[in-house]
Amino acid sequence: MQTRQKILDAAARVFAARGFNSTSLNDIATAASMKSGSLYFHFESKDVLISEVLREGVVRSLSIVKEAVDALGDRSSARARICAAIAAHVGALSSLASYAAAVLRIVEEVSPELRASFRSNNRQYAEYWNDLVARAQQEGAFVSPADPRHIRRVLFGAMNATMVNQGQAAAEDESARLVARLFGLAD
Amino acid sequence: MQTRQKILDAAARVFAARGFNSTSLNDIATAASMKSGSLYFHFESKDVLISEVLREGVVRSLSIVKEAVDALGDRSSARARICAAIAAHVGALSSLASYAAAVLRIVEEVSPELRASFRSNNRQYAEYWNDLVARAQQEGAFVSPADPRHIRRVLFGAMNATMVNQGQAAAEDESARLVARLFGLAD
Amino acid sequence: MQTRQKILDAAARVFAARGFNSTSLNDIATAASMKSGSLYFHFESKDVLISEVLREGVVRSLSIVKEAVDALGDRSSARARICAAIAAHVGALSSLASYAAAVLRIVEEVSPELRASFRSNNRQYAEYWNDLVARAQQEGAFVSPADPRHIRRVLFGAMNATMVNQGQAAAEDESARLVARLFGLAD
Amino acid sequence: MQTRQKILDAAARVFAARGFNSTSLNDIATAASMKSGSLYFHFESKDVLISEVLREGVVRSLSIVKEAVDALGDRSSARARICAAIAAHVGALSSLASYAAAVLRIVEEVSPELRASFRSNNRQYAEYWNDLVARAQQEGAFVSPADPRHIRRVLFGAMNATMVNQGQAAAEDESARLVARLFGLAD
DNA sequence: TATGAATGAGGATTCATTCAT
DNA sequence: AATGAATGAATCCTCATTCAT
Repeated sequence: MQTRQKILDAAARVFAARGFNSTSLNDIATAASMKSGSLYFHFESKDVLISEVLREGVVRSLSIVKEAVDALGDRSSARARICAAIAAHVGALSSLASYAAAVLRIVEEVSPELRASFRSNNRQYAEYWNDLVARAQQEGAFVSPADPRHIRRVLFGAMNATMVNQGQAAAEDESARLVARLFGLAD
Repeated sequence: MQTRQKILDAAARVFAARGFNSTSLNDIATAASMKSGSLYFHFESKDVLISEVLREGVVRSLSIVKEAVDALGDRSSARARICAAIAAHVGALSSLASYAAAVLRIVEEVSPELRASFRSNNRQYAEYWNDLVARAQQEGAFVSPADPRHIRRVLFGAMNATMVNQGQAAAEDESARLVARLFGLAD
Repeated sequence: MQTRQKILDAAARVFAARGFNSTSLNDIATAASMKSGSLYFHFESKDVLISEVLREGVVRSLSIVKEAVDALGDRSSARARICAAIAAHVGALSSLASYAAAVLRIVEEVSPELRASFRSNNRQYAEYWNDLVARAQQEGAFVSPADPRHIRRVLFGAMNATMVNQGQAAAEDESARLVARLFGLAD
Repeated sequence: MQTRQKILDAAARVFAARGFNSTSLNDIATAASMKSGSLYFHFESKDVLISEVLREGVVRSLSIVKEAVDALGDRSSARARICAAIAAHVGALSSLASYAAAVLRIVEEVSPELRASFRSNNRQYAEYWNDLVARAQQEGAFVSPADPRHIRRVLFGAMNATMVNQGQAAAEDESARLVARLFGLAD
């Protein structure tokens, strides 16, 4: 249904802008031009709605990043690929209206159950990045021989930090390049 | 006086473990072996209590990091100093009972007013790090010539990411070394 | 819409019977056959609810008194008019279920803000009475040449005193006549 | 004990200034330079304290009015006596710090039990006034042949109304004269 | 006598959720 | 499909009261 999508979009927008705790079902309903009771026709509970937003965020991020990486073609270096991925991920965060921004904003605020469900959704995305990291290591692009999952976690922390305080933050491209360079990945 | 401290400690513990939204005044009071109404004898409102936890977290982190850096002596390199700082910051995060962990866990969840108050408290800590970064840049330890504040932000993101999911995370020392190495700072 | 009115009626009833401080939102809700949380669907806060009760009380009193005065026709004397007004005002107070009784009972107990809002609503009613008094003075019905507003204040005190302790008080008509006679206005 | 008196004075002061509902035991204790727990050494409950304030208010009013009346001597007319009583009663109300003002301010706000206890204390004062009124009637000073108690009630309403909104109200002497004149008692 | 400290019983308010229409 | 309306549980907060010291 497109109403379902309208609600999810509204929720992502409101979450990205105001965070999780300051957002009630009423706020989401209003942003979707509905009344809060009506949401229950489309989602069986608030948690299910949130969980869908989180899932959609992960799916979209994966798709954006994959597309950017694939655009480089088969012959591209692992270093180039991970740089493209960083640019794509940081870019996805930079739009306040995006699902990626919503996910980042709320994932630390939701209930443990939802966070667990998110992590399971996120596994595919995480593994895609693990793979990018591992190949870059094999290519010698990373000095550190550490577990790719640990590197990926730190890299995510670094990338996601570019979203906080966007007012004072550097522009999107610049942020991505900064991260890449700090990790010794710059061209 | 010591009851006040007992409450703050209990709050930091609960916040670090469960986050902000899932924690009620009742939870904090229970963790401090009191009833929720009693908290008001020591703090005039929930916001004031939270704000004290945030302040204490910043103050303690600054003190821990400064001490670690100062222990290196005057002749130490900027690179060595920032590595020590990273180790100290990551170490401070690693204890679930620590104020630093509590701050990290709740700062994105609290009201805008509290976040603003926190940021003003945090300024001193941020500037201390800005300085560490700037000196490391001057020394050539950082390849990137970017604004130290941007670098510091990304570095914080990377360091703080080591705290998430501690269950699966690497040990404290390892995490710190990983971050340092990824940023090209390893010995 | 009619639920809103049902709540206001219930509130007026409870306030007239028990006063302001002894009345909780729960009491009002119960008197309206609801739960206290439901009131918030119709009024955004307790203060708004109270303020509506106060406004309604003034509006109704003015309408009752005006009607009684107008019923005398254009040729009536100022003395006759003010006597009719006294009878109407005292009559409005005499019903325990009336808004006028509720207003009188709670107006001195509410917060300064609400009292201020009430006084602004009340201005029209007060001025109507000021006018009645001034015309009666011109006609020589009042011996005192004092400021009509001061006379009106004292007259209100006298009239409103008939409401207290209704159990022992004289009947409504008698009370009104007593006031009129004491002020030298009787026929 | 003089501490007991200090507390009662503080309570009367605070009640006269802020009313009953906005005043907590803490406020009273602070005004008496104590902590709220200490009040319980002198009064067994808040209700007892309030009840003492009410009683003291009545006792003082009676004494003030009696003194003013007695000062007129045995040969004075009933009309002169009631006028002196009105002046004394209105005068007692005019001081914001007085017990009389406190009584008037809070008596309508307290619990039914306290109000009942007050009324029993007030009986003597009321009967003193009933007598003043009855004698004035016998002397022909009042046109109305109504029950003196009803007249007294209305007269109290009129006198007490002079205290409300003191800011805009006329001066003390003027207020008393206004009431006397309105009731046809003026010299 | 007085105080610091704690308590528990309420009270206003918010909000996810339900349901008849 | 959507809404108005209602609910109840939870939350922050206030305050009279108690009591060990």
